[in-house]
Amino acid sequence: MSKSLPSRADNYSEWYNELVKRADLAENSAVRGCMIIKPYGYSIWEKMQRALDDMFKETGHSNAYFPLFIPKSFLSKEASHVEGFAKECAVVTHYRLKNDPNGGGVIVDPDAKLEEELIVRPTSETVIWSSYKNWIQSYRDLPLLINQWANVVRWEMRTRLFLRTAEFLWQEGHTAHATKQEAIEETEQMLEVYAEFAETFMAMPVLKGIKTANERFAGADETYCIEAMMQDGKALQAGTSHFLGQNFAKAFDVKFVNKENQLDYVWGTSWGVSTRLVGALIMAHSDDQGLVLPPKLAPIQVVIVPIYKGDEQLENIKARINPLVKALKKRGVSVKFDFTDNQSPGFKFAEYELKGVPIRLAIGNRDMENGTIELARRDTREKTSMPFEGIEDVIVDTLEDIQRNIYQKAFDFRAANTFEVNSWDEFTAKIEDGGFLSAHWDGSSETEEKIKELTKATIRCIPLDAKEEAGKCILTGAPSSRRVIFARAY
RNA sequence: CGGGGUGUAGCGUAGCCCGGUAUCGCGCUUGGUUUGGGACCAAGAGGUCGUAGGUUCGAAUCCUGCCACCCCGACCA
Repeated sequence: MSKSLPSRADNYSEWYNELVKRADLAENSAVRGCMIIKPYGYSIWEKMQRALDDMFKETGHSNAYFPLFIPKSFLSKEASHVEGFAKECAVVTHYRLKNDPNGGGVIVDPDAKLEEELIVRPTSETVIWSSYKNWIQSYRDLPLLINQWANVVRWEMRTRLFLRTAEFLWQEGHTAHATKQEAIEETEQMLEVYAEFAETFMAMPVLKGIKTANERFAGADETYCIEAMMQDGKALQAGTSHFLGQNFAKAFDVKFVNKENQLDYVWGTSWGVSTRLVGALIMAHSDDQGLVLPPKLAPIQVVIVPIYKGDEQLENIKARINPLVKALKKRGVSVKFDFTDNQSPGFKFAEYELKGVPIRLAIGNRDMENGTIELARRDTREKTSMPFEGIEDVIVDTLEDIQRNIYQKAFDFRAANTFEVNSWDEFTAKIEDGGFLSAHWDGSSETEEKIKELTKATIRCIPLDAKEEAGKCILTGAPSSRRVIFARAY
């Protein structure tokens, strides 16, 4: 194994794949397309979960759990929903194995065929709405605000660790409301929650917008999304929030009596983010030395590496460092004091850089004599010798500064790679370099398809803050009233 | 599903054309010396050469089937 990563400039996707493996985040499993999330990778996901879960609770949602299996008949109740997912479903057909009479292990017992096949959930709208039918009778039962943390399976042709896997972990919120207005507000609120999470915790600026009809969730009336820009200029959909209208209520016959004693279908939303966010996090900030993690999501925020000769020096260093570790933990900073002697300090430096630990402190005999400590920050890779006295405050401030700095860096990168284009020539030339292209579009699915076919660029979203502006579609020249964002996407 | 490629120790590989029981590096174990940017020395352990069959005195090597994976395309909320 060579010591350094492939560089982003040489081969971005190889850099990504290698980084995921080397940083010990995840690996491929024996099952095609399914990944094993290793402890370090999982701890990042856990940090994400905790922050998101708090935000969901804060906005009034409760967690629940629905089954992994969906009766086949459920899936077909909402026509466009089944159409959207049918091609990528894993199906359970039998419930028993038996010994192979010809030897050679076990075989599926043909006598154990299920009456009705079960689909491994690709998303849970259908099971959940079939329960909501029983849960909702009156406007007093509404709104119903449920979230679940679960795994889902979508049999993708081509997979990549975290970004697109056949099985992935996610949360899916499913809410029911008495009015259309309230459901739309919920959809928008959750988009806002996602955007805030992405920007404050992941330090990743996102574009909020609405999907075109082509890109809309199967079964939704409107799909809202947050789109982020990766360092290669490609777009990544980081989260979606769907206004389901009354589609699932009608498909599953979920009615309620309103205040005026009239029977009506409820209005629904669903919204989700997945382990894909871990992939987004990696691609948004990391560099050729390895991961760069935002302090708010880093499993280890500070690592302390002692440099010593002999037990006596180590004991002296421990005596100085242990109180610092204690004090930092008390302030909510996660610290690792790595005094193992299996590896040289140089090895540890490289290792913790690869793993994206935001701050590294090094302390050796020289520092012990001078009353100093060396602080290295991962984002800028700057090393500074500092007085040991007062280092605790410096660390806390620096963590905040790193969080700010990597957000700003990502923000500036996106700004530098977002362009307004006004002609087809300009569009086709510019799209080759990646980035977001803000351009006019005539609003038709045919044009959108055509552009995708010609350039591989898709409409990522119609930004929520898009200004009214008269213009001409870059492909057809037909009139348009606002710009949309095009990009090549993951 | 089309086109191309690859399967050899935990990982990365040499050997294959031209058949003689497998090379090197990393990692691992033990001991010692080291430690301010991926330490060094010594001694070790570790292999159904993807799989099934065929050719042969003899197969990692040649032939055939199968399987898996990777890349390109198709596909992808």
